[in-house]
Amino acid sequence: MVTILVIDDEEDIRELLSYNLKKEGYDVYSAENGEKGLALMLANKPDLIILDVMMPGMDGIEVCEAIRRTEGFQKTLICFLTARNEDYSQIAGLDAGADDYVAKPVKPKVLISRINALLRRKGMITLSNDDVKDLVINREKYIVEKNGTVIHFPRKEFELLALLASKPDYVFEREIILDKVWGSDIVVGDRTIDVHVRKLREKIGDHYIKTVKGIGYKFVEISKQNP
Amino acid sequence: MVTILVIDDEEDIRELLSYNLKKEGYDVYSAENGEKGLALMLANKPDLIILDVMMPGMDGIEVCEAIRRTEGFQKTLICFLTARNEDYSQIAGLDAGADDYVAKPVKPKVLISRINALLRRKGMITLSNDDVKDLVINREKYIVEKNGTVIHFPRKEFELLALLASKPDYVFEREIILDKVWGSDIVVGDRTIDVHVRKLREKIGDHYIKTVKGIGYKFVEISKQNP
DNA sequence: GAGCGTTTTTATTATTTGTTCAATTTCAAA
DNA sequence: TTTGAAATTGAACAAATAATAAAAACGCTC
Repeated sequence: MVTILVIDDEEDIRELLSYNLKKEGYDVYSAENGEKGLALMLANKPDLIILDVMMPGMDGIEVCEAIRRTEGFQKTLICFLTARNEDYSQIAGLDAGADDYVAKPVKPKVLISRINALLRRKGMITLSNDDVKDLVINREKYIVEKNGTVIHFPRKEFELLALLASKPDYVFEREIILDKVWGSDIVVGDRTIDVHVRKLREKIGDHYIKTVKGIGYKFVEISKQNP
Repeated sequence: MVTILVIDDEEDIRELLSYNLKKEGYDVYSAENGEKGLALMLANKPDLIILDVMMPGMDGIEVCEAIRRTEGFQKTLICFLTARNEDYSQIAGLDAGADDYVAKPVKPKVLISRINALLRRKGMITLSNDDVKDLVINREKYIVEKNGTVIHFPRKEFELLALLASKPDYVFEREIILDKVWGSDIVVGDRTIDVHVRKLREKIGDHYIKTVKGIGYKFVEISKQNP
């Protein structure tokens, strides 16, 4: 489960983002001002916070600083929402605390891909199917969630899954897999990869990992599969 | 499907390139500045980005650096558009991130052949018919798309197709084919090639691969065929 | 050093891929 | 137009590769 908190004073925006983020499979909370936002943050420990810069009361910068001062949230992802006319360089300067920003008016698709990119940078790979985050790989927490339930993966299996999922649709050759997961110097039998792949498939289902005979394996998103 | 993003502040250029690239069968998006371009990039994951160097706001270099800093786009192909009077060496120095550049004023035909060359370097061979990319061979994903649908090819067939398609109209002698696809040391019967050619024809249609009796085979683009 | 979870190996089976063979057809040179 | 080398084709066969299950080896922690 990936949780996102939206803090914006405009109800329209909150609605728009909330609707679209939920449709993308995220768990969304929203607040209309900084105080309420901070309270919700403490209560729900979001993975990412979307924060409007221009707000009455505490503005986005202040909220951002408050977040960064809060124990346990120094590294929580923050994405600013900025008005179009604000200077790019000025925003860049404010980056002290934020991880990214998106200019208003916000296009949901743009925001979502930015968010996915941010999460990925943090080691979270999320794959959605319909309106559910079907699979969430969280490198920081070393956890894989499938439809909300946590599945335990031993190290090698986790690394293999994370590698394949890091580039959906791309074929990883067996040699490359060995190199990245096992290390170039380690020598293991050729069946070792297969066995690990089987264990992954047992746990997350057969659909995701596809064999490319003679080459290697690739990870495919369910929604993109053609039968 | 091969996707290209054009980032240029001049509307005329965007129109010109967009029109010509679409006619060539590419899927094209365009933006008038760096910010919008980056947003479109995140949303559409282009295979290649055409980037004007001289732009108000973020210039091409900055955009290029931003692209390279973005997770998942470190290896996306970038082609610069440079003003004629800009110093070659200066541009070359800036090459930090770009894969190629084309001098303005841009001649669509020149640009397109440069782009095809770039894509090819990445293992993507695209053949167009009318204004559709009829056949796309993607080595990274190990797939062949025919009119948008993916066809599966086993290793030898894939290699053979990729070889023939790599030089349309060029006749590959049987000996050369054996050498490149099977390896110089491997010895296989003479009929083996024929059988593989037959399988290719079964899958992509008879038109593409033409027999040159006594010599070998060649790949011809449909649009160039005379009936 | 016993016990447990993890990782690797081994052996077997299943599946896919690649090759050969032989009958038939095509094609270009005579 | 004939003719024979060359190519096509379908089917049978062989080889390569992967899936699977079960067991052995490893490396922790207690």
